[in-house]
Amino acid sequence: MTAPFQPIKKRRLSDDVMAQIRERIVAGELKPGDKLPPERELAETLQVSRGAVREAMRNLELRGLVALQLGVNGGAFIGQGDPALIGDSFLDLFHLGGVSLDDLTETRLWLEATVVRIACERADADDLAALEANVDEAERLFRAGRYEDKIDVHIEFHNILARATHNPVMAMLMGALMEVMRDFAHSVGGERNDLTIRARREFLNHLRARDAVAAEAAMAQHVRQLQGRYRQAISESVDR
Amino acid sequence: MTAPFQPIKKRRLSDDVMAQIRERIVAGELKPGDKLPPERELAETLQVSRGAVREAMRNLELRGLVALQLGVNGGAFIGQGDPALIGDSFLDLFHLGGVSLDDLTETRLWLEATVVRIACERADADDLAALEANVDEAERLFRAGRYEDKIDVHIEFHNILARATHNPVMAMLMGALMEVMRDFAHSVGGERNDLTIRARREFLNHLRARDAVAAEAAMAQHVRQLQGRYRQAISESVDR
DNA sequence: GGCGCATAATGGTCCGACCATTAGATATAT
DNA sequence: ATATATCTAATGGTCGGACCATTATGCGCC
Repeated sequence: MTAPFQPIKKRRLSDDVMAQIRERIVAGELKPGDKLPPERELAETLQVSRGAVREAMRNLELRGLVALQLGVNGGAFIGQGDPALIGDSFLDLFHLGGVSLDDLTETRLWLEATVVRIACERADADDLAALEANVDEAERLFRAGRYEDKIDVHIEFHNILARATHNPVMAMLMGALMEVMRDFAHSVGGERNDLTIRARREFLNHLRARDAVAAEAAMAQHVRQLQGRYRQAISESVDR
Repeated sequence: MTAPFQPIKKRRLSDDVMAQIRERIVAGELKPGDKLPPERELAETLQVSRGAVREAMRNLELRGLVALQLGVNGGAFIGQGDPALIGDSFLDLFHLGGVSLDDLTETRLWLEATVVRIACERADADDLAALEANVDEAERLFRAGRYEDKIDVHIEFHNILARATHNPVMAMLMGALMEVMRDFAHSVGGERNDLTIRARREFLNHLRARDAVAAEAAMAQHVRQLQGRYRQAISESVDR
């Protein structure tokens, strides 16, 4: 029940400073846009060196909690957070071998099914227009032979679709997964055909008709097809 | 087509150092467990001050890419990444007001539906045993009046269930969302009843019967019930 | 052999100085 | 009077060197 001997915690000073500022934010004392005292002043207040304060600031900046600005009237301002960090974390895990592409793709398919279903209910005219514009852009890049750029546009399609759920959290999750897919797709190279574009046109027809079942099936089939291509690329790179 | 005037990029040295090490990791030159040169040596090699190298190391450590160890034979070792960072990012966004509890709960319900469906297919005896043990533990804490500790056990139930999909990525996503729920639940305070426990017993019956539809419905109903309680807590805290 | 101490390598912290950037004040020119 | 250029000061960014804290290893003594 009791934990008799707690291992002595030897926090680093900078972690301590970071925690203090974090507490202020959580407690609501500091709100986005507020300005923190200058490093030199904070160092004196907290009785630590400026280096320790600076280290804390940089760490907070990395997490998107504060934004550091240079020059007079510069300083550390409470930020808005950065949704992209979630994708970065996944990318790191992927690169370090912590997650496999198969697991990633499976989860993505599950999420995508939900996204398609909800988007069928909630997508408005703006969403549909954005999706069509995206496919048009992809076709333009395809005709121009810019296959690498086409990848990013295709990735963005999924993000637009996720935003069509009008739920920012779902959009973030999908965005995070797609960051890994983007990285991988670029490492494999852009497809030199218009299969995706044709699949997208068909998918959009189903979406416009609010036919969730058909849209979901079309999307799943195409993603699985791509996965096959990726698996092949992986096995080839292993052979090397 | 062309971008005539690129805004001059003024990277910080530490960011540059961090990027270099990151590249090595992505390129596969550095693998988990490898040891990086000491700070002093790296500083000389890269022709920057030790402070800059240190800053980069701390940032990499924060992202779970390296682990810093003290003492002789210590140093910076390539790490495994840290799945908990995803949850931290969400928590930060939540605290900064970037995401609302409603959006979070909605996405969680969507994910949970998928999790339940897949868990019904894939959960093995170990998973079921872990889930039952979790509910037993919750009941024990409830009888002991330890309502705050009960929260964490209830949260863990969802994580165990997500792991029963046997897809680590889905488990990470659910874990990230549940971190925010945990934080919020603690700020509201532990429920002083056994509604959740009874709902869990019923849910487990459906799960054991592999009845995805019934299990999903039971889970959704209970989560929605909790959401009502949370909404009430929010409005009360606004009144204050 | 076993215990304890010294040693050295490494990250962690501190200090003080200076550089780079920037908004605003001031001076100068038109 | 307006516009332009310059100076000034505040702030983050970098540096070098010193010292502290931690820890595996080896050495010496028992």
